[in-house]
Amino acid sequence: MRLTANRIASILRRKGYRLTPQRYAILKAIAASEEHLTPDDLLEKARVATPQIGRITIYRTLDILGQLGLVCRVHAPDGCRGYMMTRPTGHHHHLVCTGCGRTLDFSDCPLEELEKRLEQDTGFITTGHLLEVYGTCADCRAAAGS
Amino acid sequence: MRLTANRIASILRRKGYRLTPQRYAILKAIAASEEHLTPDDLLEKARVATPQIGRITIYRTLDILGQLGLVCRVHAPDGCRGYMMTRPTGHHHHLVCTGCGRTLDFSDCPLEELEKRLEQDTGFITTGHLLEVYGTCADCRAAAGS
DNA sequence: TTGCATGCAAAGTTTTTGCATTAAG
DNA sequence: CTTAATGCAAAAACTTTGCATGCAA
Repeated sequence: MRLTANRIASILRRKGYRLTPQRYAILKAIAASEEHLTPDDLLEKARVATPQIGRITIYRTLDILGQLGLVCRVHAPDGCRGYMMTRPTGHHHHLVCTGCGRTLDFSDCPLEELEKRLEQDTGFITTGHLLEVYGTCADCRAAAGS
Repeated sequence: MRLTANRIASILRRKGYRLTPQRYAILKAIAASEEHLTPDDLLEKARVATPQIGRITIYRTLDILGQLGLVCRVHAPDGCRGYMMTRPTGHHHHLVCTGCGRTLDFSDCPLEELEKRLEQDTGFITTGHLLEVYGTCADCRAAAGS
């Protein structure tokens, strides 16, 4: 399960951040979405609940949430501007539908061996990785194959 | 081995593109670099050989090279604007030094099992993936651990 | 000679900065 | 009350478009 808006709200307060209506609107928008959202998408969605919210607040809030590890960027083939709520577990990767942007996440990945081999071959010390798997979700296939 | 500037030049001609001094300067800059380069980095480097080159030419050339699969974008933790020459083999991934940006590539990755499992679990049909491994190269470690 | 490629300038996007005002706690 | 957070406006950063000129083939 991904984090809920309320759960994140309490995390923010615990960290000393204020819970403004703007922030809450952003949290709800990103928590409710199955698709990764750009700052612009978020602005539009957050404005439904809080019409006067400014674009800058979106950026500032994403920045805070990103630093706390509560949201993360989705790297899709058509751009890297989307954000999703993360899972509480930390390490995870995305499965992104290239049709609709729906994004699922998963945490198991078989890359330890590979990283070890790369270290031996290159003299690098590996510190992490980014893995995004692309595909088409069942809904998009149904819509396309009509 | 990555592609050389001359090798790419002949590919371009074969495809019907003209080999202008500007394009050649860009090819040489990107082929000579161990690090991934942003359009701005490329502009600066290409201008050494061809001072009057315009920023737009960088974008247009990267676009062509990208469509032909000759360069590709590097997704680093601090941004996704860098480009590297690709290998002739096609499918590949990057090992990126987070210190200096040096980028190596490799083509083996053990993700078939994972993709199969994801398909079963989610109803997606997977079509590809992005994998970037991050780490620190020996030079950067030596410089930092002084 | 032909028409693809370039470069300028200008516009379109996306993101950041400065600062006075507002409101959460 | 305090001071973090907001929003406007303006700037900065990044990318694309339109068009006349230039040059590779």
